[in-house]
Amino acid sequence: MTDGSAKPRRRRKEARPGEILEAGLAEFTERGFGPARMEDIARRAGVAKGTVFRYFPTKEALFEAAVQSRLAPVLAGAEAALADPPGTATEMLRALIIEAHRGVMDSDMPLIMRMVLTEGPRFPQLLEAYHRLSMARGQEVIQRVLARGVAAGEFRDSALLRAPMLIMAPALMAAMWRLNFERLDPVPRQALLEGHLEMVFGALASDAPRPPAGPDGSAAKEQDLSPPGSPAPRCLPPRSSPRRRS
Amino acid sequence: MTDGSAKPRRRRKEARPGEILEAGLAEFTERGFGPARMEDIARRAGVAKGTVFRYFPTKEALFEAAVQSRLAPVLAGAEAALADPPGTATEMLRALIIEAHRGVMDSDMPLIMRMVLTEGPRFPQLLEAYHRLSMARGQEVIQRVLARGVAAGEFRDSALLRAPMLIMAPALMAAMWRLNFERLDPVPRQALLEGHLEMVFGALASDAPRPPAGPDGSAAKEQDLSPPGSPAPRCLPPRSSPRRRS
DNA sequence: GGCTTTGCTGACCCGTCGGTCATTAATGCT
DNA sequence: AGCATTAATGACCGACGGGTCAGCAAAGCC
Repeated sequence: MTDGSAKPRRRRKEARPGEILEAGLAEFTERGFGPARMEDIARRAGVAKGTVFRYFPTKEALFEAAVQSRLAPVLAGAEAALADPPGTATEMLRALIIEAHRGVMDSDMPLIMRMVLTEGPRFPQLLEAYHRLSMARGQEVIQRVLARGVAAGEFRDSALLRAPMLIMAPALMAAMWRLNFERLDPVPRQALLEGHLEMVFGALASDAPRPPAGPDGSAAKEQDLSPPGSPAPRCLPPRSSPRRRS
Repeated sequence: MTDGSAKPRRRRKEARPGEILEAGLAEFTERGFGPARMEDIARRAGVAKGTVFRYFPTKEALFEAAVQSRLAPVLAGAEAALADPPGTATEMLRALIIEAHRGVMDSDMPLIMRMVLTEGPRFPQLLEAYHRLSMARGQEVIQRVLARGVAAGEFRDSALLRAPMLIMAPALMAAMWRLNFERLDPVPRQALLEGHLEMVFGALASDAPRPPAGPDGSAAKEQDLSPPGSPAPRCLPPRSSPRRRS
């Protein structure tokens, strides 16, 4: 090592932002927003601490940019899915579900999701972006397929049409479970996918029986989950003395 | 009010821990572990900062104790549910699901859940406790009911038997959705519950049709979600330089 | 009332970390 | 080469907050 090969101190204005974004995302997903340290992010990006602040004014800004950088591709994928491909609605829905399971098990999507849900209260606009790009998008795609299936007589009228999020629920659960309980209690991937398909198509099949009524003979519809006039009680009392939010 | 009602500085060794626990839980659920400040917790409990440390040695200890204090009652509820009540398996499962929705929409259970998932990596033993008391317990109850239904000929053999978490998934999704997206896009409570029941009983009904096969005629079973030999690739590279964990 | 015990207080200590800026040196221009 | 420009550096600053402790006063005892 005649020359200082360790720290050549290169100037690469173009490449920096991307590298820092990536390093930031890695630290944030590993530690969460609070515990992640700017200096670690800098080191991971192969850069000094001050350099990070040249490209992103604050830690918050870096966080939002990092998450957004992973949200953008989702939009592209969703757009593709929105274009109606050939095939029956049943085939499409089946493919959609299988694809969702693959995404949940093989990509870092759950990490992004957890981070957004975790830091949601602190970054409302990020929550909004995530909702728009992932959740609403997913619901829209599903709804489109369902409508098509109903029109074609493949699916019957079902409450699922009014709550498409139900169709995403098992994938979301798989994501959360994998992130938190995998080592205690592994996700039964095959059974999960099979059961997911059974549930969805069991509910949608035009020749399926209606779900059972309650013991009193009332349908689920009449179940009074929450009386219209009474909002759910607050879970915990509001703070007594308001303080500054950082 | 002859005595100094403003700051009497009472000594109440018995009542303190509970009050501090409650105050801590409130602050932690509102702000998360990191941002919550010990001094705020103390003020909320009507006590000086130092007093908190008399009962709990560290912030971490308080956090764990606070969450545990809410986990304990869950166990009691689960025990009750485990005792087989009368009625058909169908009725029981239906009641279980309706009860789950009520719990998710009306209690602070989702807040506890979010906190555990959020701080999971930092508090592995809390994750384990939550898994044991809530998730595993829920699965056990469901599995018991399913087994009973199968034995009675009410339910057919289904992949749900091998992935009972599927039956909890919609409630979990409702919880997360409500916590994060309620104001952007309210949870359709009625449709959610109805759809949930349709899905579950659609999959379990002994006279329901089998789910559709793929375009190539293969059943879901053959779908190769993840080749046995290849573990899912790491989502992000591990940290290069290990640092202390607080 | 006088003394002891001890629950309780809050000013203080100090490590940590987001953010700054004077300095350094790589690059571009002539 | 010499100069100007500016990306990059890392020592430094200041706020913040977890945790401490010497002292205070309420309860108990005589």
